[in-house]
Amino acid sequence: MQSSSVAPGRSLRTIKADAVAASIAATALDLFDKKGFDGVTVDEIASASGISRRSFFRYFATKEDIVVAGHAAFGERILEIVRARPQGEDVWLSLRRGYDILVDNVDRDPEAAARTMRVINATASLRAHTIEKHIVWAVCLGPEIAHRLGDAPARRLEADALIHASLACLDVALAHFTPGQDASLGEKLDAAFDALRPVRSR
Amino acid sequence: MQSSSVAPGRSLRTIKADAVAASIAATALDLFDKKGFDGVTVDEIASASGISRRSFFRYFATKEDIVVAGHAAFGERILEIVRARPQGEDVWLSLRRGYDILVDNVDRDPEAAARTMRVINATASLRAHTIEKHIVWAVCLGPEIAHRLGDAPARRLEADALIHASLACLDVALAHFTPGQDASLGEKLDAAFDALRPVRSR
DNA sequence: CAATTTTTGGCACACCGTGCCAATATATTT
DNA sequence: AAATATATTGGCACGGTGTGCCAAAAATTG
Repeated sequence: MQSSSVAPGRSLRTIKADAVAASIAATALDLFDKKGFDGVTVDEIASASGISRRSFFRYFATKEDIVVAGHAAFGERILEIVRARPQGEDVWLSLRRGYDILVDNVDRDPEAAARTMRVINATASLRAHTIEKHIVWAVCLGPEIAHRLGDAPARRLEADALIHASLACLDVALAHFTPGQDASLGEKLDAAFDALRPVRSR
Repeated sequence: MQSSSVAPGRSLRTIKADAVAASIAATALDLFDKKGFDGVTVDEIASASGISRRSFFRYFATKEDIVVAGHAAFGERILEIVRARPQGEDVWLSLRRGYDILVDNVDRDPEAAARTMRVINATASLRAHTIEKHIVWAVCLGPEIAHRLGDAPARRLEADALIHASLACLDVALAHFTPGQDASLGEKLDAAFDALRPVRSR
């Protein structure tokens, strides 16, 4: 297998599978927004997407994953951005810049993002799972931030505190965000970050 | 009904029910610690506790609630403590003092607390539910902290950022805590709070 | 076209959580 | 103490999620 000479990152099949998953997610999100997350069964989503129930669970491990799965990939991208920041920079600012990629993503399609946030905020289990994904990001960021703080073992707790607090700021900014509003998500995020300001920079 | 003249807060039956719930929780926690949260079914817990499956769900709405339900009550108590702090005090410090009640609770029985933390940290859904409960605390604390910040509507986001960041510090301190260790939970929590220090005090 | 591999769909199953109702235990009244 | 009311329990059936297993269909390859 894998006889094709060119394998540019994603294989051909993976691309197709991702497209199908995206399509399922789109129709599911519409249903969630209309009838509430708990008011929609997997059978409903499957038949509305033209696939069987069994096949649905091959694209998404969980019903929650429809909403949350996309988040997982961002962890790596945030880490990349933070890695690219100058070494001496204030860690708090580096983290803030890392989240720019999320801000851009929301700004690219504010209505869709708002709909997703609406669904998430209306369902307790989804809020929890969102934060759970953020914890995965925190684990990703851990070593890099600890390194920037000097790598002393005593600094591990400090690094974790900064990371998790920055994620708390992100969650708060997202919760306070609605698309056609006065302030953009970026500004809200800035305001949250300004409220907390760590003392040390390196 | 309720003919008894003295009704000291909790009715007599409620006390009994709470005791039964505590007993169920104790046996369940033992099982969780041994076989993992997902490796124990509700039927197992019920029969080990000498009750029927149906009755179990009258004491706990969810299997997760065995581990998490106790947390809910702390929200009110934390709020009480924060309310009792002097009005001009640095909000960051007020929040820190609010969590003293949790520190005390852990210090009272570090082994039990450690076991609970072990079970929680080993199970994704439990981590998520723990955070869910913390969000409830945040909602409790919201008005009081906003009030201390001056009640201007613009300060709502700032208040939420402080609250959620402080909860992030709590989570980090708990995650870094193991009973027979060098530093107590209180010291870990202090370290986390010191890493983040908000600029304004009122 | 034929052969292989992947994808799909259809069961059956274990588990969680809930509504309903009859049986049992507990408390209250006479 | 007997009778009545009330609360608790247990059993049953049901809808929902998620998974293992295997055969049918579809796509890929020679």
